Amino acid sequence: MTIDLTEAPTTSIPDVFDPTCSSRHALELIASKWAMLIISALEEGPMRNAALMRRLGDVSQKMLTQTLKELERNGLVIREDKKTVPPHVEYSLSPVGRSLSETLLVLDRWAETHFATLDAARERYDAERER
Amino acid sequence: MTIDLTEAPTTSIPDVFDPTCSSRHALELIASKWAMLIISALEEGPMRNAALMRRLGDVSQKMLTQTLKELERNGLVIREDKKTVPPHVEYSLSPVGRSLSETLLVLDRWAETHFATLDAARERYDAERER
DNA sequence: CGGCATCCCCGATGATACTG
DNA sequence: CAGTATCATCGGGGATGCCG
Repeated sequence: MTIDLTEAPTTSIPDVFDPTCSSRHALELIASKWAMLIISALEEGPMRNAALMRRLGDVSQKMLTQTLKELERNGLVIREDKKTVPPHVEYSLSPVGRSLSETLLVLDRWAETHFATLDAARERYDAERER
Repeated sequence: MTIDLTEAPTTSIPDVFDPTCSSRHALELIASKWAMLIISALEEGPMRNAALMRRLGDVSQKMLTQTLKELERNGLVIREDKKTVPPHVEYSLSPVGRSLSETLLVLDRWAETHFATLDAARERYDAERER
């Protein structure tokens, strides 16, 4: 007999601050450079391997495949192999993935809005120390 | 003569997908296991080192200090050393940090809401392969 | 109490070349 | 075109001990 996490006891409220709660795992999945960007990219619509590489700009083939696989494993991304030759594989967001992408887009916009502030702060901080 | 990024040319729109845009840097700053949690934690109010350790549960002293320093460097976190003995150092969110924490809390809630779905997908995925 | 310094290890990430 | 395999590396991250 095994414990089915999908109907885990509600004895404790899901809490990302609880290291044993698998919501932490969900968070760490996102807390990866490429995962965030890939999901954001796929929000624009289904994409193929090559298209994703171009969109992300500087991801290696290896990391792209690896991250996509991990996202697919967790049900955030759907992989569709059209089984043609030459190969044609399309990646798209699952419903859960789409619910996540909305939040991530807010994050993207935050970064695009405030990066200058961060840059300035960093410069000030560094200048202050190296004296 | 150096280039001042704080008034960088507006020839291009800030784009997280542009590897050369420092908004990418901002994003990667967040894309770290502890940075996200620390900022979320500080949203609850100023905290001391020990309190943060307790709140996060399983962070090492080293990573906590290190991440806090990085966040301070980028102007997201404010470090106030009360210069007493024994030491009393308080960390709090800067205005920019607070603007970020709002988004991150949405992310936290997303994780706490959907982690079961991810768990289930992962289990299915793994079961399907090891046959 | 906070936190720096040091040692050390492993996994994340990348570059390159090869395959169906 | 998509993906795997292999090798090399670099830095994240933990453990420990010392300091103001």
